[in-house]
Amino acid sequence: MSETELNERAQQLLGQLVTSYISDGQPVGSRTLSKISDTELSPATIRNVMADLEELGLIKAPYTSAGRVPTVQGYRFFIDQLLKLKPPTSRELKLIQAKISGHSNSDELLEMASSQLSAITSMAGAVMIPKRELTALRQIEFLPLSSNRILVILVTVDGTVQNRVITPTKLFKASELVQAANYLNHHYAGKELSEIRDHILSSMDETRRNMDQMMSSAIDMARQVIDSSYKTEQNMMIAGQTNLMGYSEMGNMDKLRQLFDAFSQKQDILQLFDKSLHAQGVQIFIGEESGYEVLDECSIVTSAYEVDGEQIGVIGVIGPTRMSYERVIPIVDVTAQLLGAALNLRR
Amino acid sequence: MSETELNERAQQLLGQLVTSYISDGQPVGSRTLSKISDTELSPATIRNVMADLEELGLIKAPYTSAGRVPTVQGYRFFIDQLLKLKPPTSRELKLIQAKISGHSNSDELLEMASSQLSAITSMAGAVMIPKRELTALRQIEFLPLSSNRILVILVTVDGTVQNRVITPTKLFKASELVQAANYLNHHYAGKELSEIRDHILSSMDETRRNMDQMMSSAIDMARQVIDSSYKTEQNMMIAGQTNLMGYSEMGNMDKLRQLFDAFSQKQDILQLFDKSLHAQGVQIFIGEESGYEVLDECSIVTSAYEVDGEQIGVIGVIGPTRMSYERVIPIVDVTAQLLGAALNLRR
DNA sequence: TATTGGCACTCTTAATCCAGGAGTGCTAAA
DNA sequence: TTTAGCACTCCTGGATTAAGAGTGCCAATA
Repeated sequence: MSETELNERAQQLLGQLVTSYISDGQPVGSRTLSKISDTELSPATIRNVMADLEELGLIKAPYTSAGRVPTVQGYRFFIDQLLKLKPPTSRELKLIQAKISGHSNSDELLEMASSQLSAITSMAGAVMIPKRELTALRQIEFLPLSSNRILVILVTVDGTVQNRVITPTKLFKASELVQAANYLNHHYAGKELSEIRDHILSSMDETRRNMDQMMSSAIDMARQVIDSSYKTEQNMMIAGQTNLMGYSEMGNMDKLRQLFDAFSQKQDILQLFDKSLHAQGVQIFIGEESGYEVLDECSIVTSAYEVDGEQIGVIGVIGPTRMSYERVIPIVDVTAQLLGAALNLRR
Repeated sequence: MSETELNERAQQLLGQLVTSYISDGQPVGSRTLSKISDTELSPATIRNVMADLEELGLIKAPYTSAGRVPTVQGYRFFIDQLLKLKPPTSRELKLIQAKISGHSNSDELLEMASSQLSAITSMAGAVMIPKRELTALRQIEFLPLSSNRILVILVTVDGTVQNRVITPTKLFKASELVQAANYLNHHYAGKELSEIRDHILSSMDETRRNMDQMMSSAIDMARQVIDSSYKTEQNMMIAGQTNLMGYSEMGNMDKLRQLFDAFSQKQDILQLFDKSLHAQGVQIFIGEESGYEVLDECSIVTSAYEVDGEQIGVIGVIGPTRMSYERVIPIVDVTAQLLGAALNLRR
């Protein structure tokens, strides 16, 4: 058995080892594995197999003579080759459905998805907020706040409202603001934000020569708001962080603190989620695979959700490496689908 | 020395004991106290005094023969009678000033105040978001989203924008919505939200008889939005929670989890902050004084901030009982003042 | 040739013990 | 009233130990 191939039996034992470790959290030894396993093998035989698995880097012993624990590669093999997914129970489905439907505001919708993910899995749930550029403009309004400050309100077709105070270079009369808003609404309503932005940028010279300075300056304000909407677009919400405090493998306070800090920074998690934005189906990052040191004792299960046939955001769950993948993966999957469907209705 | 009065010397020693415990976190014994103290007293004498202080319930020994630690009553006496406040350093002042000025949006302002409090004190910072009812309406707008859903946008004089989707009982034409908005803006712009709400409610019968049904229904929408703004009004933001993970007295993961849960619920903390809304100056809740079990190893230092002569919100910090009150109290105090001043400018 | 029992060995864990130290309360002396 | 002395308590950290779990290897077995 010196080949690098894994025969049937070894695979089966690996699967049982991982399953056992996931459910108990204890390193599993040859004796227990022999009891669990259907195959009637003696501990001694199993020891041989385990030695092979260790040599292949799929499992390792935390110390000289404890049982074995899956390595990242071990989890990876388990998930890719051995895992039998367990569809969500109808009770779980109902919970998700109930929370997701009946919320008109799309931000609320996302929040519900996230908190529901965390509640069902007992881990941390997260959603990446959709890229705004992919949503179309419904209406833009200018409201004067004071002589030199203007509140710009941007309503998109998905019902979200963004607002921003701008200090324009030029002073506007109230009537000019109405006029500018009318112009912009007339020309751009129904167009996607990215499209509008591109158009504004490209039409700089050409069209503006034919415009009075007032209008040109108004268009510039619109661009500013869309740009700032780009910047804040990439955001996320995380729910149920405290669930992670219940896991013994998160006992290290320092490490946990760094993790929580990463949650409030959002930066890194966001980048990670972004990788799943254009991927098909459920993505899984096990331990170090994520590439972020704070996450190296966690696994992240993500899935993009799509609206109008386009993947516009990502949801996911963050928990200890030792999580019940068979349950979590389908839950994330179905939640992404339901969320996408719900968002579609709001268009 | 069996009287219940505290003589000068005992008070001084209590003060030094508390100070020492706050800075070191170690129970302080007669020997160390004798060294620290200016008064040239032998440990034996100090032991007698400490015995008295213990009898009065101001200090206690964590176990039979360790040093003494202040009780809640001890801290209370210390803060009320002995504490010499340390004004913020000019560096700290500058930090607060810098963060608070230069943020137009009042929500951003609050967030900055909270995060700055947490950064300077290395504890958790919190702000209660102002009661909206106390701010005046600038403008209201209705935007049709679909045939039966209307987006209502409420702009208040402080520059905040609230929006809400409403499903009205009656179908409106676009022109009717404009008409309704004009009416409301004309009658109510500049009035406080609470006033508007009261007026709408009281004028129910009287005025409406003279209105067409359309307008009456529009006014009803306005009321709905103001009402919902009331509900969400009582909210808060908390920054720097993870700072608390650095304190050894927060080592108990279960307890800490409950605390963090309380932070995300916000419920309890909010109620506590609310108590300070109508109080003068800085309020301090030591340990169990707060009345919430999760907070019984924490102290909370709060101060209301005022806009236009009225106290509309509360800021504060949450940290271990053993905190540097002499530093924290002035910092909270001055931040509240600066925040109030900054908000005043935005009116 | 693959499987198994046996066995010595390693390493963790929990319990126990022990010495040192810190601090107290009390008593008697200054 | 203050202080020194002293016996006593209790925590802490380190060392030791026994039990237990599990391994790797070897020789016997089917």
